[in-house]
Amino acid sequence: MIREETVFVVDDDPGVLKALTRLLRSSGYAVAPFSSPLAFLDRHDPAVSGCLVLDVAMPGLNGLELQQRLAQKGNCCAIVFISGHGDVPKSVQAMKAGAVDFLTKPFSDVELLEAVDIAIGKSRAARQVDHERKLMQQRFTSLTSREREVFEHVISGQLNKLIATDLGTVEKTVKVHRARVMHKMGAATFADLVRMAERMGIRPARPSPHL
Amino acid sequence: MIREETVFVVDDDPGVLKALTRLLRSSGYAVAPFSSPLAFLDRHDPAVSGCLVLDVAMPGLNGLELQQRLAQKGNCCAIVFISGHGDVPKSVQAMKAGAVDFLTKPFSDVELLEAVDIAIGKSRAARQVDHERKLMQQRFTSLTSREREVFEHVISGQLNKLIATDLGTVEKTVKVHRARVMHKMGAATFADLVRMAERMGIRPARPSPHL
DNA sequence: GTTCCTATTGGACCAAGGTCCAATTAACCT
DNA sequence: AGGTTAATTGGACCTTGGTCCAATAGGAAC
Repeated sequence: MIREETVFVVDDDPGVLKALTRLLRSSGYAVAPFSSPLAFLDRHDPAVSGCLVLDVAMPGLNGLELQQRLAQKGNCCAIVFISGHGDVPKSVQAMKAGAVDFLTKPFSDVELLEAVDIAIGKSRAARQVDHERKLMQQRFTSLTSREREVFEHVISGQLNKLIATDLGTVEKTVKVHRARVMHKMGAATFADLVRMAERMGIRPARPSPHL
Repeated sequence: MIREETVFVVDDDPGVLKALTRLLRSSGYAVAPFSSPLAFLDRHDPAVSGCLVLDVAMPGLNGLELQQRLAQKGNCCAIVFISGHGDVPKSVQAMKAGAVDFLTKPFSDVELLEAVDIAIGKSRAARQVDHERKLMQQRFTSLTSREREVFEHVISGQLNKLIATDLGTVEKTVKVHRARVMHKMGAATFADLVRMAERMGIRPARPSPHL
């Protein structure tokens, strides 16, 4: 069975790193091993999709710190932690920060593979959502400020005439802007435009009372 | 400072239970103490909003099992776990199941209060969303099957004429159903209807290619 | 200065949505 | 059998949205 996503493995213990790499490769994953957190940070390409198997205790930068660094960089790579000495506060911190799992040695091959499988799935889903959101926001920034104003009024369901008075102009002008918004956003229908706004987190100019 | 939400505390150690109750009360929370998980399950009213402070190790039903029970009952009460002997697998399981925090003794008053504060916040937000979703779904069930069909086509942005041919009827009929859907759902505008569908997780009959 | 972009508006016109009144048919419950 | 609800359709009518063509005005860039 062949999969496309890459599993990044970071562990300072060469033996463990090798063993993990072999296990994951034999399960059909593409694996990129790193012997130190800094090496990973240096050479990691955020564009490549995948998940991260990460040792907690490492010299230099520990696993939790690396997790924070990645979060700051907006890299929402799903992480599976592995650790030698279980430490509850560390595990809780990791999970609160969004880790997929936190395994303590000794763990079975199956445990790791299941965790990696879930991580890959989450990573893929997150990447998909992220990609769509970025695409929409890119289109949104191509709107002029006036078009953005019209946009926010339009998705609140107001009639063109009302939008016009709100913006101090006439219905005809609103129609033109509205058409341009639809075109620039790539929305085939009004319903699509509303859904795009929802996913971008754009609030209607006049929120409805019941929502 | 007075707050409205109740903090449910479950701990089999009378001393700890008393101390926690006093601490939380002095911080302005209404507190409902329980000396056993079963007592909590018996007398807990899901309608009362609040969060749960829960000891992990207890006779009869342990904290994690209680968490599972509550999840099955759809009670999404936010949970803060406290435990004597840190156990990484347990803490990870608890966090994966949605716990807000997992504190190990000894913890400071501040730590607990901060965790409870976050839990209360999450509980309130979840309750709000839940309430709106239930209200909408209740309205949705009041629709006839035909109206539901029309609903799913309408929110995909299709023209009434196309919906009619899809459903094997005429435009006029669709208009009538459409108007009834708007009325029954309490949607003031079409945009509201689309947002309602999004939040209820109702997929359009014809998904748009870019969304 | 000329050009490009943005915002604005007018007019004409068609298609589509929404509403009011009215009516028929079938299924289901009492 | 009689009443209720759901589903269906017709017609008339008005409002709105969308589009095409055309034009003006201000600001920024070259």
